[in-house]
Amino acid sequence: MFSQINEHINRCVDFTDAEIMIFNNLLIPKYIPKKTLILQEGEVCNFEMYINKGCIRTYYIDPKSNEVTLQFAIEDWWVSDIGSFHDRKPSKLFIESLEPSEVLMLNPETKEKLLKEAPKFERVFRLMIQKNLTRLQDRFLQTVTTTAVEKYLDFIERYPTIPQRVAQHYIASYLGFSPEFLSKVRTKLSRGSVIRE
Amino acid sequence: MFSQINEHINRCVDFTDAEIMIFNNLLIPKYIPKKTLILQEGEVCNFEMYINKGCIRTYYIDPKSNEVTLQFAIEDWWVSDIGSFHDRKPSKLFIESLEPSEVLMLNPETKEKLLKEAPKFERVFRLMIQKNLTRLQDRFLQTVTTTAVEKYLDFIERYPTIPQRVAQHYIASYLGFSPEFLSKVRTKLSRGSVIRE
DNA sequence: GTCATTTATTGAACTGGTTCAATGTTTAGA
DNA sequence: TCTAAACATTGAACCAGTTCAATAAATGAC
Repeated sequence: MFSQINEHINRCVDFTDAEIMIFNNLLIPKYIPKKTLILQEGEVCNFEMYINKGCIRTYYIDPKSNEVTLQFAIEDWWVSDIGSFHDRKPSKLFIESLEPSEVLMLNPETKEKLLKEAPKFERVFRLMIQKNLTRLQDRFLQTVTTTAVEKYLDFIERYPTIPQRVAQHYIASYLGFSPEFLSKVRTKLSRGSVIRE
Repeated sequence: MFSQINEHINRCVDFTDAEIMIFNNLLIPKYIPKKTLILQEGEVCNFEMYINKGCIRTYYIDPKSNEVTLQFAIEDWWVSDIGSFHDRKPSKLFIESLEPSEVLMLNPETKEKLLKEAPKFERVFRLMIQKNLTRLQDRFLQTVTTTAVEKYLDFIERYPTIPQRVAQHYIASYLGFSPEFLSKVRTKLSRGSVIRE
């Protein structure tokens, strides 16, 4: 149950067996059925969730009811609304499972305890957020500089397993355009790559 | 010279005088003239820069020569390419001063030394990046869900001093549309708010 | 296995923002 | 104080992506 996450955190910082033990004892395992709403807009997010198995989606709904997918999280990823979690303020985001999922959770109390008893974890979380930040930066720049075709091609290259696991309109909402247009992009691409004789 | 930055870091974590001393001794003050290129695409970023005075812009130029402004940093902000700085890999970004600026810098060595001698700073940097991440998240969501008018109005409300300090086309490149269109947005807004008689 | 629901495709009309080019305005420097 | 360069405005033609509506295909619940 903990082997995957232990390997995950050991990739960037070296921990002693004692530290790992403290960590594992604080993690709360949970099973989440398919299509379950885990966090609603307006609620304070009280978890950081590591995914052992499954697929979880974070999204935002704007005042005009446009839905934007912020993240697809699969095996070996973390999900949370880090801002809401840390500042104890209401989230703007929704989080839901797209597949039945097995997760390991920290809540504000256990995370604080962890950082107190094993301060080296401070570094793990900094590195994690740092990676998130640079990825989001790239995504932001891509969003304003590229076309729908380029975005879609980059997505399937970067996350080749996701299109097989989630409905297409979720991908459109991740890439920032309408499901109809994604469909058109896809037919255009497949037409273009057909070999004529 | 250090009063501003000391107050800045003390806002989120409590430090002893000894820790502050270590910190201040590691900071490298620097004066940067107006319109100076501080980092070029392809270079490894070797600084984290706190601005005591001035204005510095981070931007990206995509393969089609579109320029996107990622950040305007003014007094009491940090500038860096955190991904490049941390992983010692070439940056995709440019950083330049828009005004003559006075900054305090850390480089990879002094930052490492700081974290070793005063590990509580790990927390400061995590909080800083966390704040950055949530802000970028908001900005990303805004980018895909709002119109140019809404983006512009939000910008002048959020950063009321910036429009007085930087050229308008930089603001357009921050908001993700063309300078011509920003001009049209502005005239439309001013027309709309004129009181007729 | 069937029916209801969700998801994907396609087309036509439309719109927010771009591009290009021309003109006007501000700024800085000798 | 004059001039050159950078910046801002405006208009016309254009285009990438949206919206709406209709149809087709896939999925899942019983």
